[in-house]
Amino acid sequence: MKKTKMLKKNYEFKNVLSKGKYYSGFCIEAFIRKNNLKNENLLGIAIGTKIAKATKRNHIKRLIRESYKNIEDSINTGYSIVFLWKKKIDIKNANYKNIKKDIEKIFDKAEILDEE
RNA sequence: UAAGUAAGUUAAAUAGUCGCUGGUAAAUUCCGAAAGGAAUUACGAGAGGAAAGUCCGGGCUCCAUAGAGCAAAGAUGCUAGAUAACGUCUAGUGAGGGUGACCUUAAGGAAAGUGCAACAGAAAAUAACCGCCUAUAAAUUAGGUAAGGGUGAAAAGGUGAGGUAAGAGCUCACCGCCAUUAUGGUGACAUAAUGGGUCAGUGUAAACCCCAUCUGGAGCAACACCUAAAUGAGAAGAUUAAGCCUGCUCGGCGCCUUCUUAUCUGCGUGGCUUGAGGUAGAUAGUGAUAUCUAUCCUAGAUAAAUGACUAUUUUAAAAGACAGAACCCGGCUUAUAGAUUUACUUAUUUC
RNA sequence: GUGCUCAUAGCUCAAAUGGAUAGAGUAACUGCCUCCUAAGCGGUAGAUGGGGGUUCAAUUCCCUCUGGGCACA
Repeated sequence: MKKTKMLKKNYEFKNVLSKGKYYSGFCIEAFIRKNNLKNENLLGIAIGTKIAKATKRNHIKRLIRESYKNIEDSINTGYSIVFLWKKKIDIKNANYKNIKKDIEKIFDKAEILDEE
């Protein structure tokens, strides 16, 4: 298994957020952009401080990462992806199932999924 | 049984599958001359009572020399003790609250000095407006007085009796206040006795201030090391080889290479977890706590690790209360569902 | 991590050494004027961010909590 590589720098996030394409699910937004690395996907998760306090933000991050790992093998490589939480939606909706559905929807729309 | 008071405990558990962080391994594979590095496998670890707020105190590091004194600025402020230290804690004292168990309390000095006390009121600090009384007099003047009235948050000890022209600590009794002495206590202070009517300087220091005690500054993004690149400064060398000021020389700017040093940006490593440590017991102490003995090693990340799914049990509810370590400790403050233990108080009923 | 600063009417700003009833503009509602509207004139309405303390009295002084903003490394 590979590790999932994360976006780290501030300018990388800004790149993706400003130039990437926007997709939205029920409670998650995503920006997706093509990457220079051909064999790897980069994942970034950003959740604002105004949405919740640290424990709940960590919880949402973990849920997103977990559900991304389950899908990761079936995605075409060469993209960098940033997930955001929608501000208008309560934190109580943050289940594993909701997030998993959302991520599947988003990749469906973006047509990244490997058809094999 | 009901209503309370105080001090605590806990913060779901077990099994399986997938996955994460770092540690160990004379393990396996790959790279490397080596040191070592990477991957796999196995093993056993992996957030809190507040990790939070950043309100105090320390360790540690650097700057600095701060060894001593003065000034400034700031903090604290009943007593004794605990502690590395504290604005914390413990035990008490005084004051206040509660029927009570018990709770609250920044609680030195107002006779060192300064300031302030709006409005109302005669007067807000060396009191006299209306009154009362005496003499003169007749819508007044002079004197005595501080009972009564009124204002105010506060008006110069309170109540009663005597006394007086009217009154007044003017005198007396009781209460309060002040001083001295004695006794008890380490002490704050308490109790008792004696004396004091010059008891006529009211309040405010969380106003300035005085007194006593304490404080050098900055903070792990501190600080140390390594690598690469850029910029500035300095030195040396090379040679006029590109260029400008000029017709030439000197000189200046600038350029090339090397070295030193400084700054900034970015990467990595150390700092980084064995510590004023935890657990149990004994001893000393009312207690905070201290000493001794035994035993244990228990997160160390850096876009940041604890999650997801399934099953079972406990439960009123397992979709969870508040909530995520970031150098480390001691406290304080704030948030917090449910369960539960111990001691005590009051009321009612029954025996 | 450290330090500083602010919070007053729906909005923008005042006020003062602790002293009485906390003001102004604008917005809102309403009356007059007008055939109607605008403009103009008049009127109406506030938990000084929450809680506690000192004081006779607190927006002001002290403590604590909440929220916003700024700076440095």
